[in-house]
Amino acid sequence: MAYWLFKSEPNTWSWDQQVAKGDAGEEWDGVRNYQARNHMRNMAIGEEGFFYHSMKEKSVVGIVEVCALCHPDSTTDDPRWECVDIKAVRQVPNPITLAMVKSDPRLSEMVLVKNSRLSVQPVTPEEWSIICEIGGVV
DNA sequence: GCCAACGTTGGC
DNA sequence: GCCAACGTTGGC
Repeated sequence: MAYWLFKSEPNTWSWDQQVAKGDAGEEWDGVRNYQARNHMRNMAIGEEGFFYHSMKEKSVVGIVEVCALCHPDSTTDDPRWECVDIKAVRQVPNPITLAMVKSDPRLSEMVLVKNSRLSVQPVTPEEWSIICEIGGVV
């Protein structure tokens, strides 16, 4: 079971909007980056990911679950771009800020730190449990 | 608002 | 196939 991180600019697509979609979920469309797309191709139904707000907030605010496998991105005719669907699972009680991630030496190897521009990232099981712990996720 | 880092594009 | 130019992202 792999873990992931989905990054979004809240002005474009926010956690609240994701929650409003409920269990039906929503396409994680608009990704135009091969690395990010390849990560989505590797996702399985039921795998979990963090939902990260970039720009002003810079925090992990929620947890999502993959609810549809990789399929063509409906927002483009370009066959290169595909995406999964994700649904909100739960809010993180105490959002984990980027500053908190950077200040924890155990998280210094996170893709979020190393390659902040990648919009869909893998998260290791160790990183997952550390962030859940800091965030108050039981 | 600025700028560094990165990915993509296109000319050669 | 290389590399310079450009556009975009996102932290500060």
